[in-house]
Amino acid sequence: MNRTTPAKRTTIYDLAELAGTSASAVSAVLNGNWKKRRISAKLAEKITKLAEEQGYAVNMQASVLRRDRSKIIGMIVPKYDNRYFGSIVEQFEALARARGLFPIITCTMRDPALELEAARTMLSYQVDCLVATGATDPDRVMDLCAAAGVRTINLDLPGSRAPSVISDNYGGALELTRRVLANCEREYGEKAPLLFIGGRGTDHNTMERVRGFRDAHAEAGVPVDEMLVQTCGYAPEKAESAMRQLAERTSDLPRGMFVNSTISLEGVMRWIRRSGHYAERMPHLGCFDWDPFVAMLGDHIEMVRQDVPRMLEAVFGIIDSGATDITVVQVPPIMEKAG
Amino acid sequence: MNRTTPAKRTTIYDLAELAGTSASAVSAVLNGNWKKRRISAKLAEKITKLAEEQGYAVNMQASVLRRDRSKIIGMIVPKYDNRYFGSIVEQFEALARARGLFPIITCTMRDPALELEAARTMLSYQVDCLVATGATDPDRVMDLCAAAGVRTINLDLPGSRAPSVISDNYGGALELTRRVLANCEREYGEKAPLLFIGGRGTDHNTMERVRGFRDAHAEAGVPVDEMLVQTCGYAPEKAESAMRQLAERTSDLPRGMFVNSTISLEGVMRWIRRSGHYAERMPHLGCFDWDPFVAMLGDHIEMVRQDVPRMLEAVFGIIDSGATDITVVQVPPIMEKAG
DNA sequence: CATATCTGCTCAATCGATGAAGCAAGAATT
DNA sequence: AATTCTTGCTTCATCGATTGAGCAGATATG
Repeated sequence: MNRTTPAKRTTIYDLAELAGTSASAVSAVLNGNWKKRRISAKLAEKITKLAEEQGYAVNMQASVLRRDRSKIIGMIVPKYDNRYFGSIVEQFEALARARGLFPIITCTMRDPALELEAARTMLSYQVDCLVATGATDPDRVMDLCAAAGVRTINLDLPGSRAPSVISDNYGGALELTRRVLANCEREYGEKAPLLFIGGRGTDHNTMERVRGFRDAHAEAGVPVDEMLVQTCGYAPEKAESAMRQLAERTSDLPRGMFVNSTISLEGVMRWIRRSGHYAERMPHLGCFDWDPFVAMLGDHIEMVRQDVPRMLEAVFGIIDSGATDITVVQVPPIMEKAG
Repeated sequence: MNRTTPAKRTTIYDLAELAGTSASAVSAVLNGNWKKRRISAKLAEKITKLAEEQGYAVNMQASVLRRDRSKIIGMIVPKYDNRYFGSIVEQFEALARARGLFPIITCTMRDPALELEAARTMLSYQVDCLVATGATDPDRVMDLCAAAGVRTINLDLPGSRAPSVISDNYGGALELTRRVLANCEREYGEKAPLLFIGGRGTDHNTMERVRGFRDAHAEAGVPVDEMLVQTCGYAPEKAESAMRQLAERTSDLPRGMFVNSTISLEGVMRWIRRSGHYAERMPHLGCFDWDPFVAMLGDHIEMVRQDVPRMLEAVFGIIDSGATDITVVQVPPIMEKAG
C-alpha cells in the first residue's frame, strides 16, 4: 500500500504511529538502548518487527546531527593505482567497520590543494577522526582539523602535529640497498654504486630512504656520486625521463638501481625496454614497495613490502586508545625476493 | 579567543550574531543564493569575510537533513587490489566531484552479504544515487534502493532492474582468443585449443567471455573440451589449485590460456613458476584485464584493457540525463600487447 | 495505610541549515 | 496624497533522531 508513494521514507514517527507508541520509544528500541530506557521486551520486539517489515533505515543525517559523535572516520589517500594504497584502503575499511565506524575515503591525486579541500569537506561531514595518508602537507591538514576539534593521524608520511604511523623507511632502504649491492657484487665481482630513482626529495620517506641508501653504500665503502640520486618524482613518466637524461649524460650506467615505489618502477622498466640499454644484462633492482607481478618480472628484483596490516592496527590502536601525543610509530617492512 | 574552546564549532547562528544579522541571511549568503533572497552585496561580503575568519564550515548533516537532495553519490566496489577497480574508483571520484557530488565508496570484498549491508548503510546516509560495481547480486541491491526511491546504476556487471554499463565482454573475449590462438599457431604450426581459467561460471561477464572464447575456437575449427573451461573463481589461490588439478589429470597441457582477470593471472603465473611445467616454453597468454607490470612479463601476453574513462562517462551520462530505462551500454575494450 | 521505589512509557527541546511567508522602510507610480 | 512596488531583511516551521525530564501506575517497604 505504501508502494504507491515510494519516494517517502519511513521514519520513526511512522513506526510509532503503526505501533501505537511514541517516536521516542521507537528510537530507543532501534538504537539498542531500550533496556537503559526501560522499554518492555514486548514492545521492543513489536517495534523491531515493524521496522523490518517497513524496510526502515535510520536517517544518519538526523542521527548524526543530534549526537555528539558522528562515528564517521575519514581517510585521504593519494592514489588507488598500486597495491600499497589499495591494501591500505581495504584494511582501513575493514577495521573501521569492525568498530562500528563508517569510513569515508577521498583520493587526492597527490594534489596539495585537493588534499585541503578534501579535509575541509570531511570536516563538513562531521568526521570524528581523519587519517591522512601520504599527505603532501600533513601539518596544514592537521591545523584545519585541530581548529574543528577533530583528531588526526598521519599514515605513511609523518607530520609534526599529530601521531604518525610509518614504515621504517631508513631500515628498509638500508637492507634493500645492501641486498642489491650484494647481488651486483656477486654477478660482477666488484663493488659499484647503485642509482636511486623516484620519489620527491622533499618528502620524509624519500629522505629517509636516501639516507639508508647512502649508509649502505658507506658501509660497503662505495662512494655515491650526486648524479646517482634522482628524486625526480613518483610518476612513471618522470622516472622514464630521468633515466633518459641520465643515459645521455653518461655511458657508464649503474648495474643496479634502488627504485623508490612500484609506480616509478613502471617508468624505469618502460625505459629499459624501449631504450635498449641493459639489453644483454638486466640491472639488479630493488623496489621500495611490493607488487605481485613485479615479483614475477625476474629473479634480479628485490622488494620491500610495507607491512600494511600492522600499520593499520597501529593506527586504530591510537584511535582506540584516544592517545594524542605526537609520536611516530615505525613499522618494520618485510623483505621480499622475486621469483 | 575562541582558541580556548576548540571543541565547539562555528554555526550560522554564531556568524549571525557576530554580523548582527539573522541566521537565515547567513545561510543564504553562504550557499550562494543570496541574490535570489535579496541580500545586499554589502552584507554578503561582510558575512563571507566573517565566515572565512572564523573558519566556518557548513554542517552537511544538518544541511542534508533539511534539503531534499543530499548530493551524495555512493559506489560499492568489490576490491581495491587491481588496476581496473582502482581506476574505476579514481574516475568515479573525479567525475562526481566535478558535478558537485560527494562520493562515498565501500568495498565489499566480493561478499554478497556485505554488499547488501553496504547498500543499506548508504541509504541511511541518504545517497541520491548508488552505483553498484561488479555486484554479485545487483538486483537485490536495486530492490533495496528502489524501495527507498534511490536510483541505481550497474557498472561492470549488468542487472535486470536498472541501467547498466559494462564492457563488451563477448567482443573483447572473441578478439583476445583469436589473437592467442593465432600466436600459438604461429609458434607451433598447428591449431590447438586454449584453456579458459578464472571467474565465476555464474556471473554474466564470465559467461559472455566464455561464449567469445568458444566462438573464436569454433571460427578456427578447433573443438573445446569441457575440461578446458575452468571457471574456478577469481582468487589467485583458486586459479592456482585449478591449474594443479588440471595438470594431475592430463599430461597434455594447453599451449595457450585465456586468463579471466589479472587477479587470476597472479595464481596462474605462480603455478607456472612453482610447478616447473612450461619450463622450456612459456604458454601464450591472454588476460582479460590490464596491468602495467603484466605488460612487462614477456611478449607472449595479450591483454584486454577495459575502457574505464568511457565507462564512467557513460555512467555519469545516465545520471546527468536522469534516464531510468533498463538499458545495457556496452563499451568496447582496448586490445593491448605486452612489450 | 502512607510513603518510597520501580517500571514503562511520553513530552518536548535540541542539533544546524533551509526557505516560505511576512514585514518595514523607501522608491516609484497614479 | 494615496497606492503599489521594490528592497532588504527577519521570523519561524521544518527535516528525523536523540535524550533529559517527567508522569502515571504497580509494587515494595516501613
